[in-house]
Amino acid sequence: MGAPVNPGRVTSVDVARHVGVSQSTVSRTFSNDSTVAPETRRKVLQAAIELGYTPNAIARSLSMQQTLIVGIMVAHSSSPFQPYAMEKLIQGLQRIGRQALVFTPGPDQEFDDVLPIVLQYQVDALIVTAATLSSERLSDFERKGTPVILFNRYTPGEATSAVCCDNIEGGRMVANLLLDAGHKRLAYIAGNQDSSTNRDRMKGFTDRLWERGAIKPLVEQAGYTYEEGYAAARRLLARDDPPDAIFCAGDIIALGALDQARDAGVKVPQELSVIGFDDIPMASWSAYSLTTVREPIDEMIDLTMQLLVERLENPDTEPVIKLLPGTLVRRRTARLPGS
Amino acid sequence: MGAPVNPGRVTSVDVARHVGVSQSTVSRTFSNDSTVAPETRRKVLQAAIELGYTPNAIARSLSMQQTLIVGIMVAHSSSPFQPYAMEKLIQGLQRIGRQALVFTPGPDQEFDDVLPIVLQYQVDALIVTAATLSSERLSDFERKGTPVILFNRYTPGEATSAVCCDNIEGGRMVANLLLDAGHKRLAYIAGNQDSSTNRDRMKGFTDRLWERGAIKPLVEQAGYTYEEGYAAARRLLARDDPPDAIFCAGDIIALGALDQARDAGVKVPQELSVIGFDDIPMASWSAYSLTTVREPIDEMIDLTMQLLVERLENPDTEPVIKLLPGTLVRRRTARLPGS
DNA sequence: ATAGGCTATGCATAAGTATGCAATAGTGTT
DNA sequence: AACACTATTGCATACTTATGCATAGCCTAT
Repeated sequence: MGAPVNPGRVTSVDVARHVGVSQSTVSRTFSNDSTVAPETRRKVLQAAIELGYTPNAIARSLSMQQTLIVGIMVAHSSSPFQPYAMEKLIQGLQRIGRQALVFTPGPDQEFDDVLPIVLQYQVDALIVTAATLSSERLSDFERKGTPVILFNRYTPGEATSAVCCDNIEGGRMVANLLLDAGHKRLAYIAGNQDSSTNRDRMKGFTDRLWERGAIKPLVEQAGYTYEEGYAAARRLLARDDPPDAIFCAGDIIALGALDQARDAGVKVPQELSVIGFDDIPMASWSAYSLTTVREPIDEMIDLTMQLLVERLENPDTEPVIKLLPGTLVRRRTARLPGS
Repeated sequence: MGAPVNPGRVTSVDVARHVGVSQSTVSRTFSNDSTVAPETRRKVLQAAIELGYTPNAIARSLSMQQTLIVGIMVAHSSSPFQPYAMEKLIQGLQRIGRQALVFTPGPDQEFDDVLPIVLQYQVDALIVTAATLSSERLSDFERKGTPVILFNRYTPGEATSAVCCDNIEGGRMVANLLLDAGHKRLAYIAGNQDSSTNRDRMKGFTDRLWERGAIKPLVEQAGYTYEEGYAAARRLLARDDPPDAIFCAGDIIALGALDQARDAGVKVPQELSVIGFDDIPMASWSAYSLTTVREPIDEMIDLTMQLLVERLENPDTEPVIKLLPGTLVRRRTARLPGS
């Protein structure tokens, strides 16, 4: 190639020449697991420090046919849950010796537009936390043998693994709590309609209400933002028959609803119970003290890493969908049973 | 190499063979800017689709000596500002055709432990938003010709570029606002002590107070978390001579301070003004309506990308430190001048 | 008709590392 | 002393794409 050789670039060949061994030996020294004489290893490492040599992960990736890079697709989201989960995911990947190449479609970008680039970078696997995605594109990955894991969402019947909180059961828990506390006029503020998360929380909630003979809850549409929660709660509270309890599809919506209640002079929890879902850090702040369902985020991360490693080590592993139970966290925005 | 050839892997050679041209022609077709006959290009693209070919970015990186990957080091931080900035940075990178390899040191990990891995991946540049870092390690990057840009922090006198809000001027603006409103007993709640951000905000604040002849403010130490802000405000309000205005090193601290004031029955802004810094999304929520200094985040991102591109295109560009002015956002937690 | 010039393509090689196989040296056995 | 082994090391090549240089057409002008 005619490109000028970067004189500052130190390669394994330079180290080899400096020590008087072959490039193979340098490579084996840095691969650790090979058979290199202790004395040779010492000399190689010594020379590497002197020359300022660092192994080239790109070249290794090309040669080994694996990059140790995992792609993460995060949706744009105003909920703090996404970045929170992302940080944990990245740290989880580092723990299993992988790096995170992160993609977030911009406001004017489609999820599908970004996927080809992810493919080009030969990621060993892909973790998707984006709410909406057309699964057609994802089959490109499976065809290539690249495992895809959905995080905090799932699509039943697809050939992709998923790790998710048991949102249906979570919704049922909330229904039980509210009915036990004697609430009669219930409402649900929905998040993005096309997310499985929102669907399941609502389904568990309404199913359980039905089973226990309660009337159908009011439903208001929102998205996972504070502002939409605020606005949706306003619509609910302005009704002639306002609800006495609101279950929100996410904490961030619930915080908006709480502020709406406060601004409207509605006392929480005496006149209105508000329950969220996720248990984001803000939920525990004293200004809110939100009763909510906690997602078992650490367990979800650990399980995701486990599935990842399994599928990387044994590509024939079948995709699985794992649901982990959430925990009801009783704080001060919901009436207690018997009060 | 003895490793079994992955039969599912489609390379430019396969496409070339299928069309009956050379591998070079396929490469040139996907490089776009070269001279390939329209008819040939069409056939190549057609074959690529049929065979499911995607250019291999890893191989391209090796050959071209540039990866189009930019590393981002984010510190663990409980402030929502960090993930917010990170999302914008990633999108900014995508806009200029780069990918983001993100590193966040875990709780038990040092910043310096992660840097060698970043180096191995041959990132074209590195953006650092971590609060604390030993700049010795960063010289490895400069030696290798890899530009480093500090985001939202800077170290004067180092050979690294930086893009930062003008925190000193911001602190001065807050001092002026509080003095103009007639406040007498001022306090500052500090963030992490070793961050330039915290230092400068405090310096601007106290300098301006001094210039205008006000007495020295009380200073409480905290970190960039809600809980520490809450606790620090408690210590301040429990004094015999509690302050009538608190300037907090960051919004998240200010929100904690506000909740402390509310819990302690101190009326805001009648008895106490609270001012933050950053203008995170939560600052505008009706529960808080925090008066604060807005960081010009979009401009900061754009400028960062511009510096990046400049230094990548012309490696001899000198490192620069850019300070962008913040804007005072008056909401409802600070007394207005003349009231 | 032939030289000159332009376009489109192919050839050969470089980027840096990993690894199967062969080769070498050194140790112990009989 | 010859043979069998083991522990190290080197050689050669593969991974996939980019690109300088050479070449084959083909058109224009003289």
